[in-house]
Amino acid sequence: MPNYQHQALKIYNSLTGEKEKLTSITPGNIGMYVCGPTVYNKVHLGNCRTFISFDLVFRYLKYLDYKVRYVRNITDAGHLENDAEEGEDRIAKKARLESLEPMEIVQKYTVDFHQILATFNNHPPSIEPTATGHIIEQIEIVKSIIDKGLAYEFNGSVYFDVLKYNETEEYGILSGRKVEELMANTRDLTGQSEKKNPQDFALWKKAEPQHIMRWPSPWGIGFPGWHLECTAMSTKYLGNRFDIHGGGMDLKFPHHECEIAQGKASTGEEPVNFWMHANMLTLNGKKMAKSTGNNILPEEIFTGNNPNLSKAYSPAVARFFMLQAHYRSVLDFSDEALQAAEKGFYRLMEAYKNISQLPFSEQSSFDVDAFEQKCFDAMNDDFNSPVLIAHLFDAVKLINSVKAGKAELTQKDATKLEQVIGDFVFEVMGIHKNQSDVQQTSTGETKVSELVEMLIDLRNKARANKDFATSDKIRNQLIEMGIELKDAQGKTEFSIKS
RNA sequence: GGUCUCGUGGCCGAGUGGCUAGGCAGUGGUCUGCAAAACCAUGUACAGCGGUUCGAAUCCGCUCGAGACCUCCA
Repeated sequence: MPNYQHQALKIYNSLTGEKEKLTSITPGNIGMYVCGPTVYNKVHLGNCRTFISFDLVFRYLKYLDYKVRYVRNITDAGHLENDAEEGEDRIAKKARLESLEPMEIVQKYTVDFHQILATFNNHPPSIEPTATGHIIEQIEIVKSIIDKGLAYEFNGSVYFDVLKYNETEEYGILSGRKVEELMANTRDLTGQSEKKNPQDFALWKKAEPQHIMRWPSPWGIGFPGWHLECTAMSTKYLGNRFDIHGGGMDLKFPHHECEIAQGKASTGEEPVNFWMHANMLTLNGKKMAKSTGNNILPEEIFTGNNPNLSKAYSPAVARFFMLQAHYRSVLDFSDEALQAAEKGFYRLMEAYKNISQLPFSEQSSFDVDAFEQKCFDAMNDDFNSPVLIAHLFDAVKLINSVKAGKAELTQKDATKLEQVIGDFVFEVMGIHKNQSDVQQTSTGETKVSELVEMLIDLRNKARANKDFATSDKIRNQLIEMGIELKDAQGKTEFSIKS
């Protein structure tokens, strides 16, 4: 029997503001769309948090034995830097700054995006469509919205008529905004003369002569509006109505609001059952953002080359750090917090590694089945990874107690425990196994292990002779290299720390 | 200015009407040649002020503080 039939997953739905039991449209199948990045710059750690959050969702849904189709777009069409009529699109601007073709920019930063997410051990999505690959689909949607009378053309551009839409539907349903309030609070942007009303948003924009990314359309040469690509690609691959749509909190308004309006206007259907929004990663208490420069790059974490960092951290540690907070909470990044996460992480990994060497007993003083269900329960409660991690540390305590002879596990339970912890840590949380292994296993590292074993042997001989000067010298010099010796039950163990 | 969210012990961070969250750091102990690790023990925590309740960190109101969105952003 598939796991989803006996595990009741609840997801916080941004649309209703409540945790709701997940019921998929097609039994056993989930369609999930997540807004991807605009590839005009390197991804920063804040971007990564969102994609790691949805990777957790993707992984857990798969662990529940759902067949998941996960679609995440690449925005490679240039969009304007603000909602004004004039202006340069951000990809074209970056191309000018780097003296490259726009598509070279797109390629360069798409590759960067993939590499970084792979380093964090994210699964690739099932389909990763690009905006420029779906111009025809986008034009078709614009046509259908015009046919419904909910969009109008002006001077080669097409705008969505929010007021007209709001007569029969509710614009602002997702973000809790009212059109009247929006009208009253609109910032006075210049150059919005083409729109009937400031809330209207572009479905298609006329390309200025200097605009490099341009396509022919029934309304002339232009390019699609930013909100449109997600509607086009989500409906193409997941249908007019699908299960889950995710994205960063900052996309809730206006982007996702506009997607709902476009979807409803063109198909008449409510496009999404569950809206999920991942919260921001902050640095110095402020949202990380490319535009303000308040951000930190993943590679800076891995090298430690950033003024905010005292040392380098592995991708697995950074991922673990993020999963220690719930995806809907703001998480503040700091070196101190990362260090604390690292220590806990290695303690967890050390315990996991020790399970296979535990002494077995006739009876168990720990209910492994109940433990497994607690892990499921944590994840079933809106993907509560911090609670899952708290449970894992209960198991760490148990393992260490068994090792110390203060608790008992049968062989069967030890095997089961190893499987459960392994599943949740590596499959669900997506911790990269090789990065988490304190004692590395590659060839070079094996030689290191052999060398360390030899030194341990020498040291123990010195200790047996009460030559503590020699034994301490060996231990102290090894710790300086990051190799830590631990004397336990007459046997010396070691761990290599990065 | 408008809308919304949040304020938890030295730090990070769950929980959300009564039952120890967890991690890191600290303190005492066990073990050890000494360490380390591990185990055991250990914290006047829920921004402030009122209110509801037998009982509130948890619900309501106000005050203060922080953040997000309202313009491209994960």
